Amino acid sequence: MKDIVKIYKALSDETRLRILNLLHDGELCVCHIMDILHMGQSKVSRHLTYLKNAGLVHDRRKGLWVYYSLSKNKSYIPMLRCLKELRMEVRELKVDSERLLKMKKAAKLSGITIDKYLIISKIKSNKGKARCRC
Amino acid sequence: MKDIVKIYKALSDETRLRILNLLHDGELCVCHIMDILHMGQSKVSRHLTYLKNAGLVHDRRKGLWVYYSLSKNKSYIPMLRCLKELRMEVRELKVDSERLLKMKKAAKLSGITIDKYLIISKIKSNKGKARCRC
DNA sequence: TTCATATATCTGTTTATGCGGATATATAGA
DNA sequence: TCTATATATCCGCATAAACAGATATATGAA
Repeated sequence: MKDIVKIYKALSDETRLRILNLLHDGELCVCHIMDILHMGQSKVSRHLTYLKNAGLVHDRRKGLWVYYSLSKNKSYIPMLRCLKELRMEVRELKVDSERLLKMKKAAKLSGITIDKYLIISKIKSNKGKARCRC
Repeated sequence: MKDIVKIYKALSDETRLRILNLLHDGELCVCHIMDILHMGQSKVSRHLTYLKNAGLVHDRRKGLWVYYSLSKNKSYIPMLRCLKELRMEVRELKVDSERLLKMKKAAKLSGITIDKYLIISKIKSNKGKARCRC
């Protein structure tokens, strides 16, 4: 029961619902999420930690970046499936998904990964330096 | 989105999950719930109000008693269906459901409604006076 | 080793929420 | 009307959790 409540608590926050919605389409690193949701690093990281503690997501470090993906543990599937059904009904989630899709398409068009695409965008907008370590 | 978060917030509390679980089997009045869950009146009423504000339950007054039932609004069905799937997995919910079923069966065996059964139980245990106003 | 970057965690503040006990309200019987 | 009962709400307190900004940690390049 404690676990169930923990899962519902994890789902009862707008930021976390938006993050989970993005992760339904595959793993993402923290900076992707920050970029798509226009949120600060501290906020995104905090909520990802919350989701990890609830067992809903899994993380994997690769160099400097940490990638998050939905946990495969089947006991959470009912709740996550419910969430997926919401995407088409909830405008905010739809908008986020579309923004992610657009980014993925643009990357594909340039023949690069979404990771590289993000780095290039950052360099262009001067948010990052020219040194790439990914 | 606000509404969705509100619903998940409503689901992220043990007491409220237990109440919703009972209501899956039909409407109940506040005192039934207090009796089955062994909880105080203030607590049960507070959580029912919370559920009502989230739109998950509906109330109907009949005399002194107020009956609560699951809201029929179909937009909540996905989440409530998820919850129903949990009953068989979560021991606490299973126990509650069985206690309710036992009470219903005992009432039926005596050829009375569960409402009357509850009143008689109270009188027997001296928790109520002999005056019945229901 | 030193520095820059990505991420995680800490800090102080604010808000939400849980609780039990007390009180208020609504209804029905005497 | 007065009283008892069922329910709702209020009160004070304790804990959880959200936030932004600051700081700490981990990693990779120079």
